[in-house]
Amino acid sequence: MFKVSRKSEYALIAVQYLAATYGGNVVSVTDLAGQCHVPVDVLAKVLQGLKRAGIVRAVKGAGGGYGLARPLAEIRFLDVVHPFEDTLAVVTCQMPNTECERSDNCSLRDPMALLNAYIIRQFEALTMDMFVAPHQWLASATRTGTMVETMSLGRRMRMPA
Amino acid sequence: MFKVSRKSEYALIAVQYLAATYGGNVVSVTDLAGQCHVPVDVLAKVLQGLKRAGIVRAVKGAGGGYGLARPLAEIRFLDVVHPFEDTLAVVTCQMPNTECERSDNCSLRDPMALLNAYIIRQFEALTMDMFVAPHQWLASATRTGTMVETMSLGRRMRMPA
DNA sequence: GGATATAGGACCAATTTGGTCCGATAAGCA
DNA sequence: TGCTTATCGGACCAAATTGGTCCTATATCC
Ligand code: SF4
Ligand code: SF4
Repeated sequence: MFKVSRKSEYALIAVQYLAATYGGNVVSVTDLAGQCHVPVDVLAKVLQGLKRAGIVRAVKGAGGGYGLARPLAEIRFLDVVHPFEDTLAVVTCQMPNTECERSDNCSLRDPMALLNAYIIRQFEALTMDMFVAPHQWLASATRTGTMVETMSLGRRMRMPA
Repeated sequence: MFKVSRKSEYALIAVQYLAATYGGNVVSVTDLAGQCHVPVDVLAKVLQGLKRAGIVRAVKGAGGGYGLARPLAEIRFLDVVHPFEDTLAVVTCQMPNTECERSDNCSLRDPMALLNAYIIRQFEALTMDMFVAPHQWLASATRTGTMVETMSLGRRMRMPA
């Protein structure tokens, strides 16, 4: 497949729609599901995942709901996707607690590890503000013709513990 | 999942083991399967796929088998994996003939396209010689500490039509 | 003509995924 | 206190995908 799971997509969408709620009021799952056309029950699970990952905060009880826990620029693409991907390993031997019987005599393995690290690095460099409000940097990226390279820059940022 | 399919892994392994056979004699599926510990029937299918992609050549009849169609340096990582991945799109809207009902009003979409192109670009830049005989460049990559960046360089090469 | 080996489709079993449901907990409010 | 709202989190089910098997052509060599 080499595609991110559907829950991950929903998570990205959720963050997009929650963009306005940082520091402000929270929005209930039912409302959010209505806005972004995602099945409520699934979105509920997704938001629970994001909550556990510390990306959104949850307020229980009447008038409660979910809101972003920190500004978009401090939420990495990787963080949003990670809770819903059991593995981000390109090949099996890169998965935790997994050995393939060829591991000893396999020249592919080390380069694979690099490639894997590379993709993860990329996912870390991208922050959600690039996805939610991409218009500024996207324009310049397209203009230069080196769209891809520009994307890879992913400006440095500090992450909370 | 965000992992390459098992058939793709087998394809990579097959290329690794066929590395010696460019221009030389071919090897039968049964023999190859014995060497690299892959179920014969599956490997057969995988090699058929690689054949169709023009990566290996096939010789039918007695004494026949498979061999590489061109040198390792002219086989891109993408080419090996492509026949077995129905999609290399990170999100659904990047798949061919697929529209998501949010496409019109989705700020994620364009950045996603960039990310997607970026990964594919990467898969194109990597050639199989980097995986089969990685010792030279891997050493220097590790030494500099910027393993990832080095990986991304992926030297330029000319591809047959 | 017989042996060998690829070509390719049909088919099945196991896993993974996407999605549903229901009870428990916690907070607000009258 | 009791009612309502809304998150929490597990159990569960159905569909899709994947990994793997098998069986019948077809081509080539001896
Ligand atoms: S060790 Fe080699 S054959 Fe085994 S999973 Fe890793 S890359 Fe593939
Ligand atoms: S259009 Fe937006 S919501 Fe739809 S698949 Fe693409 S990125 Fe996801």
